[in-house]
Amino acid sequence: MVVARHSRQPQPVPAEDPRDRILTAAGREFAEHGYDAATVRDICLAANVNVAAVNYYFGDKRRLYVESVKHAHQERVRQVPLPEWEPGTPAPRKLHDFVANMLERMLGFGQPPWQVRLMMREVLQPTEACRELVEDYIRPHFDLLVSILGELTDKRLSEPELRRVGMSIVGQCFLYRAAGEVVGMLVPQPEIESLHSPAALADHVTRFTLAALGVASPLAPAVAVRKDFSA
Amino acid sequence: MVVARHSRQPQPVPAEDPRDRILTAAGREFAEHGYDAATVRDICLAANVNVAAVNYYFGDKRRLYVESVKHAHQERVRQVPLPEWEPGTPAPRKLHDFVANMLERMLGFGQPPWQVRLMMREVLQPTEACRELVEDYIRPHFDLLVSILGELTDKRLSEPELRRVGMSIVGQCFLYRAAGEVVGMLVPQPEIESLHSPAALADHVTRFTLAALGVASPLAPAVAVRKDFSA
DNA sequence: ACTTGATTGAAACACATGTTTGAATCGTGT
DNA sequence: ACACGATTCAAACATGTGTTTCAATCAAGT
Repeated sequence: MVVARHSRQPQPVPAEDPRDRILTAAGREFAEHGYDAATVRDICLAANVNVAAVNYYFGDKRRLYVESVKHAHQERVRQVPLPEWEPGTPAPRKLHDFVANMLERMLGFGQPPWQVRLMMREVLQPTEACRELVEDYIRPHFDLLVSILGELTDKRLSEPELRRVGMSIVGQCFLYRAAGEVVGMLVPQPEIESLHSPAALADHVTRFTLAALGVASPLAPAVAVRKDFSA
Repeated sequence: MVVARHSRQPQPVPAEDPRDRILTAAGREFAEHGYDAATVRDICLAANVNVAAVNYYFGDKRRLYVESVKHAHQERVRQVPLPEWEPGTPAPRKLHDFVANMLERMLGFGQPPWQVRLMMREVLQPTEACRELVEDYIRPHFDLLVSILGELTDKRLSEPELRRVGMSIVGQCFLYRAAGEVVGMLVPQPEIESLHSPAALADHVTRFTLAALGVASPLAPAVAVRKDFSA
């Protein structure tokens, strides 16, 4: 579509040196519209900079994109550090904190910040910037999750199995981030606000996982099972 | 990027009447490259049709896109009907079949067909074609899943809770479809082939869910719980 | 003040792309 | 054979976009 691109009003980036202005303006535009649909002109307009500047500082659009992704996720790493716990914190508590943290990062505060949206694009449709993103940002988080699960199950599951369970957890959260609009169509609005808020979801995902692992009681204990084991 | 778009070799669509040729060629191109990056010239080249034909039959690119999405998912609905079971099939079996079916549809046969990729784009970044897609294709599947879960838990969970559990199931599958490349970076290759194949995943997701609901035994029964209840 | 290198600015360039045009061609009914 | 509407075609058009150019400007360093 070559049409009305001009209704957009990219909000200008304030001060700092031009290179950084371009970087954050580019991040915002790429996050919002994707690589192809974002235009160098809009980026420069938002950065309050001449079009030639992107060539001067970055060479071309492609390299600007890669740099802006790096810049964004470095920013993000600084903003949201890995959660830490004092020794002795029970593993289920750690899991809940981790899930809540991840959901807050993915969905939190109304609209998630543009950095997250930009990273999400890389996850959904990886480019050359993806590998670095995974190694620096995603893998540490995932490793932490796996270690929590290891602690939780206390050697009773193999590392590969723990990873698979980790994926089950991430997947549950990821759906709401990536397919949020469709979820909103499938679930009545009031239900979204009560049962699918970040906090409520964190409770649900944690509970679901703990129950599946056998660390907490099941969501809907089967009558037969109850009869077998309880008074 | 305005560069080397010409290395692409869109495979030509054979016979039928021109309108259908354009429709499927467009579906393929849109699925592969997305709306913006797909060009009507490439589409027409693949459809073996003059560029003016898209204007003649569809008006413009936008309307062609919408029609191609509809066409694709109608095709898909015809190809992969909802699973059905004869009365008396146990609910856990139904759940497993459903999950296996969904995963097969999402991941199956090496590369999933372009129809699925096109629909996935709508889910991740909805356009006007999305609502129809949800109502005609996604909601029936989701409703079926919820009804299986209802049967499985036998009135012990509310409808909203069932929907939330349904999302947990879909999310687990969805992750592999939407973020497959990142999953591949986080998990060693041989592990992917053994533990994350569609079939193995179907087993895992079903087991995980049944355990969480309390219909099957937990993945890693806690020692304390085992001591309390078993011999 | 002068020089020099870095940076900025307005304009131009090259070309890809959605769209339109108007003539040529085809198919069909008379 | 003719006519007429539907369809196809090559070419052109208008515009958006990444990139380049080159002169103007700025900021030290001497």
